[in-house]
Amino acid sequence: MIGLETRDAPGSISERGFRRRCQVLDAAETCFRRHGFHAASMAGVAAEAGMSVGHIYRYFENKEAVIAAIVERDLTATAEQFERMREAPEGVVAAMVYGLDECLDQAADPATSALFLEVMAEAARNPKVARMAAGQHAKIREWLTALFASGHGAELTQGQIDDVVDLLLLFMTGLRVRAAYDPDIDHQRMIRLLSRIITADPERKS
Amino acid sequence: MIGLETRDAPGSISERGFRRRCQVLDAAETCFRRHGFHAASMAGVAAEAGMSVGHIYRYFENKEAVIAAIVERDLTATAEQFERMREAPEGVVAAMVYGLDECLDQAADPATSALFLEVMAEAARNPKVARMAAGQHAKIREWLTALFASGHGAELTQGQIDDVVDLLLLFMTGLRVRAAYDPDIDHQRMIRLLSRIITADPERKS
DNA sequence: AAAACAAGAATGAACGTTCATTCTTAATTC
DNA sequence: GAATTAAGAATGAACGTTCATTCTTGTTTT
Repeated sequence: MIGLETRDAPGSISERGFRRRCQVLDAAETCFRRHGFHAASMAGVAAEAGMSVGHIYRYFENKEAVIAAIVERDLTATAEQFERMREAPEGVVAAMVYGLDECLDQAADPATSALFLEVMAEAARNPKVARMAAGQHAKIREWLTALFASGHGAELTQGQIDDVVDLLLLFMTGLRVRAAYDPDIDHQRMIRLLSRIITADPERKS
Repeated sequence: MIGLETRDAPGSISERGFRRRCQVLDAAETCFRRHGFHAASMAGVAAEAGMSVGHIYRYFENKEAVIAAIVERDLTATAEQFERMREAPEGVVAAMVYGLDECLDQAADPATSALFLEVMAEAARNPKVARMAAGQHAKIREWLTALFASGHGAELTQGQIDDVVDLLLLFMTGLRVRAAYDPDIDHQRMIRLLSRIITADPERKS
């Protein structure tokens, strides 16, 4: 067998170490999704990662550190998912629906949902995780607000924008929870509800 | 994973035994909220219940049975919470807001939220729990639909009613998740968003 | 006295974590 | 270029702890 791995120069940031770390995290994510943070065992994670138990401790101080890394990865991934709406086509409603369509795919995915719920359950009892979740929430909210403000211009008051953004966030979150027990969410229907939230203006004069 | 078979205690159903059972469940609920289903220990539950470890096994076959009982209790409690809207005052919107105001109190409560998320996380990986959650969901949805149909009469099509009900359910669920990391939810604001969902009719002719 | 109830020590399995050891491979020596 | 050295990568058995569960013993009730 030819060794494809190249040794790292001493002192440099280890490329191999980084990949090994990811390997552990990917395995942990799978195990955590399957059994939850606390029912999953380090032995199981090691088996999934295809390495020995003890070797995990070369890259993570303990199990809690692995969980923390997974939480961070999941939360930042969700925030980035929302920010990808930047590359949306013209028109606010279209942009929203287009971008949120992607988010919907992710939100309605049972596997994604399982990890999300695990993270939120952890947030409910771990103040540090709660603070991270709140940070992610604020980030997404800020970005959505800016998108709406730039799109609708002066048509909507700040209060109205805040309302729509809040409704959107609650909608997406609710969807993630529903995916946990209902894998057959009607995608087209959700898009319709989504656009309804965005377009419905309770104070318009028609 | 949790076995949901309900096992009746052998012999007669004693009043004292029933109270003891509740005592265990109340203690378990507290512990599960604090640590989650799998990180909570039977010793901790026993201490919280003010009884010995081994004695719990007189009323529950094992830890799984305790979890199953808590899951069932939580899910049915939520469904009953919604059904309490039956005693709402006249007028659909008022009835909705009035009834949902109560639900909101519950949904925005961090303690309630913690257990809810635990149950949902379990549903994401345990088909039996998922089926129970889906059943609760269907029950609430059915009831909300009937309430809307009787209130709005022929003003709304069935499709429009379905949309509003779905939005409502997703809203309430999203709120429960948010309570996990944000204990200071603006109640009045949520009421406003709620009534906006209910009243906004995208196809009305005014 | 019998039966049900209660408590907590005992038990074995499983867990997270550590560590002495072996592999692997780049670098060095001859 | 073969042999040797050096060092990090990787292993998995072993450790102490904690867990769910059972067993033994004592107490209360009928």
